[in-house]
Amino acid sequence: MVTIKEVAQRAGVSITTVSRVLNNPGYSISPATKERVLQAVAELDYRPNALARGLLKKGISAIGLVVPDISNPYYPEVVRGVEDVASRLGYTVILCNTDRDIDKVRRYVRVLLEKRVDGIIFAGGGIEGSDDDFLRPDLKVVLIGRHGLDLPSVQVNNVKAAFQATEHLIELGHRRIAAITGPEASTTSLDRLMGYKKALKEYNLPVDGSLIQKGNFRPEAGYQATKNLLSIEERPTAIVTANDQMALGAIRAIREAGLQVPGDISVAGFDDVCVASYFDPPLTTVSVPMYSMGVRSMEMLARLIANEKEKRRVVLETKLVIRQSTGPRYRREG
Amino acid sequence: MVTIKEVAQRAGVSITTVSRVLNNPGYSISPATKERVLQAVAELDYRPNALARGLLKKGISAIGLVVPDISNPYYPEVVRGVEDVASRLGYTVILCNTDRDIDKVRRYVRVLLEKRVDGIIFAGGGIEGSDDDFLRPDLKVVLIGRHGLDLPSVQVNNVKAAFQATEHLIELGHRRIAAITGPEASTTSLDRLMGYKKALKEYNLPVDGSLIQKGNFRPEAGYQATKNLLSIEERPTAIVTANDQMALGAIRAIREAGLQVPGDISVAGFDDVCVASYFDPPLTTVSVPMYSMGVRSMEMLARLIANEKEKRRVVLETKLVIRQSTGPRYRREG
DNA sequence: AGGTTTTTAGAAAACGTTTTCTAATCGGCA
DNA sequence: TGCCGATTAGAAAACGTTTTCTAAAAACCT
Repeated sequence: MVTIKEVAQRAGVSITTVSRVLNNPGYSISPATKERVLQAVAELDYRPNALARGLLKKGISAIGLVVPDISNPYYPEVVRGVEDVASRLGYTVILCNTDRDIDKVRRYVRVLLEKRVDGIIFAGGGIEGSDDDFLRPDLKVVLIGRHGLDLPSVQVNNVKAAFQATEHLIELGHRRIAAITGPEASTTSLDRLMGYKKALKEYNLPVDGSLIQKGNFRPEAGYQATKNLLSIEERPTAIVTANDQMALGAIRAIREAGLQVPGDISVAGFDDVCVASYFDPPLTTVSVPMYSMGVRSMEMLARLIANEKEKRRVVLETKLVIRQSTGPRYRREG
Repeated sequence: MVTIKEVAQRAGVSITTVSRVLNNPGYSISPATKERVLQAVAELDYRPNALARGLLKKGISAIGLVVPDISNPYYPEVVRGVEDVASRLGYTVILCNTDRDIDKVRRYVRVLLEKRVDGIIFAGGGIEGSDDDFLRPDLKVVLIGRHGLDLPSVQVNNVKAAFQATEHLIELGHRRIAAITGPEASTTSLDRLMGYKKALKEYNLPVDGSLIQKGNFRPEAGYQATKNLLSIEERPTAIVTANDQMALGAIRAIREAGLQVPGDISVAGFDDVCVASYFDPPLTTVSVPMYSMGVRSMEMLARLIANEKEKRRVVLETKLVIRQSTGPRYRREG
């Protein structure tokens, strides 16, 4: 790789001058030398070494983006939002998948810190236990979603959202409404479960433990959980799942049992992934602004890095999208 | 941030010694000083500056991963494969979304080069026009998919795969088989189209331009393209789409027209995204080993970086997965 | 006891920039 | 002509490491 020294030599100037031509628009340079330098830069195809610059300036204009698993359809949208803004602002995004494994989190944080990223965005929980690495004041952090820590964050009111989804089902006349959750470590899933319970209580419906099935955000889990639900004596007439993938699995299980959606059982999902409206039937779900969450979190982080004052928390709106996977109880008779 | 100098001071040794304790397991150090150094490191929570090290060693153990769009469901799996291997090998992954925009590609390559990544993995085309940045011998590059350039690559035989999918439909008795393509810039889509045509020719069926609809990998495109197809005089009895999302859209359009899948029209997808088997009907599609492609490409890149000799090209196997979205022509009568 | 090797430690150079400080040149003005 | 401020350019320090080279101390041998 060609260095600034070689450029200087070729142009017959000092490295100082080269540096100034390249990134000190304020400094006055004679047109002649400027021209010579630019020519040398072009001829040698010189690429300034960002490491050297970063060493001096502290920070290399990079941020870390930590997610549980990029192949979970929830995250790509978020990541894209972050990356779009980062790129626009001149930052580079280092992607890390943790699988919610605390050791992986620790390892990644260590690496990111060593690489002197300017900040870190954590999406999708699992960082509570990882020491106080996040509390060091020199490290800029933004959280996506709710975590145990008091740090700037971009959230969605999952409790309220799940409340609305459940309420929607109650208003359709359903009384036995089941829930299929995500992994226990997911605060998102926890909040959604809480909203579900809250709605039941609000409407004086019993919270029946056997109607709450543990899942893991994958379609298979929705499928299996629903099979369990169908086998209990008085089966539910509606199911809320903690994400859209599991809703798909649920629908599959219901149909395999010879029942219809929403005729026999209504199913509501969560997230509104891009194909949700193309499912059959089109999925009633809660739309979560994933892309915007990415965008906002990166914007916050940038302000944090610039030491501008920044509000601690942003809560974005969700929206219940009623499609055709939910319908009135006993629609067939109706 | 605390530096090695401060650690040395606190431990009462030279920085050389600190450096050696930390990363020169071969060098012999007296247990006493070693202990003192380690203690100082722990007390000060010292994090070596990877930029400084990278400046010296050239390269910061990072690679660039360039994809068209992470929110296209094809890529998260690939990215995950790359990241898993990268992480295991001590590399960090910088993610870039180009939207197949040549200017963005150029900008990203420039940034990656300046940041002195050890190598770059390009997924999903669109780099043909971007000068000869990829040909500089000091830059290690691995391509995922077919590109115009002769560089090490991980591929899948899309021509053959599409041939098989089309052949499958032909064997089911279909004669008017439509194709819905991806964006024109996608060589993947181009190859799939070629395989489709090849199969038709092989079986002496005419290649009818009106049966080839242009799409863009999104469900809406599949939907719209299929509406077009349904409106032509002698409509097709089967459709191959360039990816699974568009197949979903196609199925939607078919049903809206009051027709059945596969009863009236068979639909075959491409990729086998994780929810494909949960669609209704479960989607016949060509399974593409996306995760493995990520894994293999990163493994290749690592060997390239280590200057080990490496074969220029790896072709992974696809597999036609026959589910229930395809069936014999005129099954209803059959 | 004296020389030789081995062990342990430090000084200083190097990596490629940016930036501060200093210096030379030039133009303008009295 | 001589002086002053403005313009233009360079030398050198700094960023935080790793590594080479050198040297002191310790251990080993005869």
